[in-house]
Amino acid sequence: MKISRKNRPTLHDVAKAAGVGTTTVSRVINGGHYVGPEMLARIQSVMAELGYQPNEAARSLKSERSRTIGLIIPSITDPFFARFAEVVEVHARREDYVVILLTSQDRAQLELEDLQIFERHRVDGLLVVPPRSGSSSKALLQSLRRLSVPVVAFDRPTTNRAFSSVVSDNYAAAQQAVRHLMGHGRRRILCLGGDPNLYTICERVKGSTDALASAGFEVLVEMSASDYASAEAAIMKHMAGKHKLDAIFGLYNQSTILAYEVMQNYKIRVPQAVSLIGFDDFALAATLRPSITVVKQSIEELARTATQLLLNHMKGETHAPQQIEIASSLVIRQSCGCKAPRESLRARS
Amino acid sequence: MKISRKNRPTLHDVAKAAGVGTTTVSRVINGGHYVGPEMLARIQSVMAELGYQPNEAARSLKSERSRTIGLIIPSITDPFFARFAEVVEVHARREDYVVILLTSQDRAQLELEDLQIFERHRVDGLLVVPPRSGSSSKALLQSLRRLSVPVVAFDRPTTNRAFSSVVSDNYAAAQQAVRHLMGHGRRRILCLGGDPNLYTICERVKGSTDALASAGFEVLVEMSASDYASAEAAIMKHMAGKHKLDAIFGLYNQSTILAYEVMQNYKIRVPQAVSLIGFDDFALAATLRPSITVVKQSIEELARTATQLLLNHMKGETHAPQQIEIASSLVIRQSCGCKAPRESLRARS
DNA sequence: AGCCGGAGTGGAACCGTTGCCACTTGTCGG
DNA sequence: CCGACAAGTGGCAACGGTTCCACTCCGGCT
Repeated sequence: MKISRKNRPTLHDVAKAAGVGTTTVSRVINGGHYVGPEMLARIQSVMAELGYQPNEAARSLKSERSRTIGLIIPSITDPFFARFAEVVEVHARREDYVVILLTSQDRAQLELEDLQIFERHRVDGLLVVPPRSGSSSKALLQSLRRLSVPVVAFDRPTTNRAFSSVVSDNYAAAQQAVRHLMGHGRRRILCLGGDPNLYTICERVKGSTDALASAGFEVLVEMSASDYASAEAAIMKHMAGKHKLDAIFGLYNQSTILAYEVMQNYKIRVPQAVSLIGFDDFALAATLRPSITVVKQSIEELARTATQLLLNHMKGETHAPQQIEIASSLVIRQSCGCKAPRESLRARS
Repeated sequence: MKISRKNRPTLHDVAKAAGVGTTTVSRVINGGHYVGPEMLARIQSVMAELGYQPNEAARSLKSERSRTIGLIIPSITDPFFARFAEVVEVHARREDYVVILLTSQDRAQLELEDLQIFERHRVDGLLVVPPRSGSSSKALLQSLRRLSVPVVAFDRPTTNRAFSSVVSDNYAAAQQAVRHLMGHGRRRILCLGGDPNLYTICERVKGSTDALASAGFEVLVEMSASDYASAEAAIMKHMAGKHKLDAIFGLYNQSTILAYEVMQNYKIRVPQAVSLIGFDDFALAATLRPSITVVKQSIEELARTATQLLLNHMKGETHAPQQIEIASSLVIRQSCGCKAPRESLRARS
């Protein structure tokens, strides 16, 4: 009858076995303060012997802290967000927090469901990539407040800036990229973008526009180039006539790759005929020929900052919401027209 | 003084507000069985009104089920595992389970820590990618058993096959790939691999070897080609002398890309001089020129099967451990020597 | 010597939910 | 007409920790 009953030892078992009170054992679990050294050693050895592991559910219930951080990202297969999640996990774990990860697929509805799940699990803090601003963000903000738990937005600020956020310097980085293209003598620069409702995309468009405008040129913008056909159409539209485009700025990963494919298929020489810079580095950017010059966001720093800020809020150290921008950098490769730096020959994927 | 006290309503509050007993409210939360229709409606409306969300910690504590699945993968930035995690999450959520994801970086030590965390959180089931067999797997297996919770291994079986596993048909797929190369008249095929302690790699080597052997040829194998320099050395070693290699089979993602880079830098024509097939599809395999023929694992099916199997075990429907293999398929592109099928021109990244 | 405060310890009341048990009511077959 | 049984409902004791409180030492001050 004693078949596989998983009777895990409880704190009471440990206390009994060590001949002490439960309070003392509890103290040992939580750092051993106010416990004599010999007692501490005894209890620890008993815990090890029994293979005791505290029940987090019970701890959460009583202490009102779940030692859990909620993380909502649009997708885990996007390398950018994947790396973000990874770094967050490492830093959170260092402070004894576990990350519960949910994906929203950038749909406000799913994100609301995610928040309910987090509310049920009583997460102690929340790291969230807000969905596209086009969708009903009213409900989202309300739900975030309802949770009454520290929140840090990542990659995009919440619409009302009521919460802290950690984002890239999209505007400045786009400016820098466009100026670099202008430095190569390019004038007719096409900004090829995706969803115009995305904060990041908008900032990048603004930066590009302003950079061109301050030099006295006009900007070309084409949004919604998120599949091959529309990218092809968008680019070809500006390849006709006498004022052909002479550079493309891919406003995000996907559009950069699509632009590259289009050029390849139309045998348009890069960078001779058309220069190319992309926003966001990607796995094979250095392997393609020509290798692709990109704006590289410092994901590690973004993630580290966001996690740290959240932890600070959770400790109650910081109260006022902060908007933090992290600098990106231009990684020069071949597609912009620069000579290929040596490193790109052996860049790792 | 009433500043920001987060007094979330409890089940008792709901019961009081609805003028019913706690038991009835509890029943409503858990599906509403044995509750009259008008009472059900009343309680539901009260719950909505108060914005009640049950406290999972309390539920877990009492019911001994955390509605939580533990997931351990080597890395979340590896597209293969990322996609796996995504599909698992979707299926788990459908059954009201939340996934707690931890990464092991393929280090046995970290994986043991991960298991402790899961033990504390009393996960109801475990999906795990076992670390390389070189490391101390004894301790791992023991820890897995200690958890006394259903376990399904993914991508690689546990060494003793005591737990269920869901893996790709590495052996057969490698055979198929090598036969395809032989079909193009290739005889001197180099299998370029990574860690020889990895189950998947070993199976692929075996499949390749057997395919060649049964046709009367010899296999060339080079392991540990996980950075550019060693891949270069390994390949060049077989490009000297009169018996030059005429095909490369990249045993995993990284080695395929490295092989590609080496050939590119040495101006070796693919597929004319050397054919190339890679194990595992990757983002830009269709975009590179030549596009790369690969063995594509069916991640979705792998993940779906693994999750389903785990859920079955958790429901107690299946007890005996099962070893399941999922078929992979060969995606023909240019690098093997076949004519480029039309699709590759507009393949999405 | 008497007092005070802090370190070290244990007792016991919760935290919010579930599940066992008890109870009422209505229906139905014998 | 009565017992059995099912549906619908509520009371209450857990689950395994944490934390408040009380209590005992003991060393250092006044």
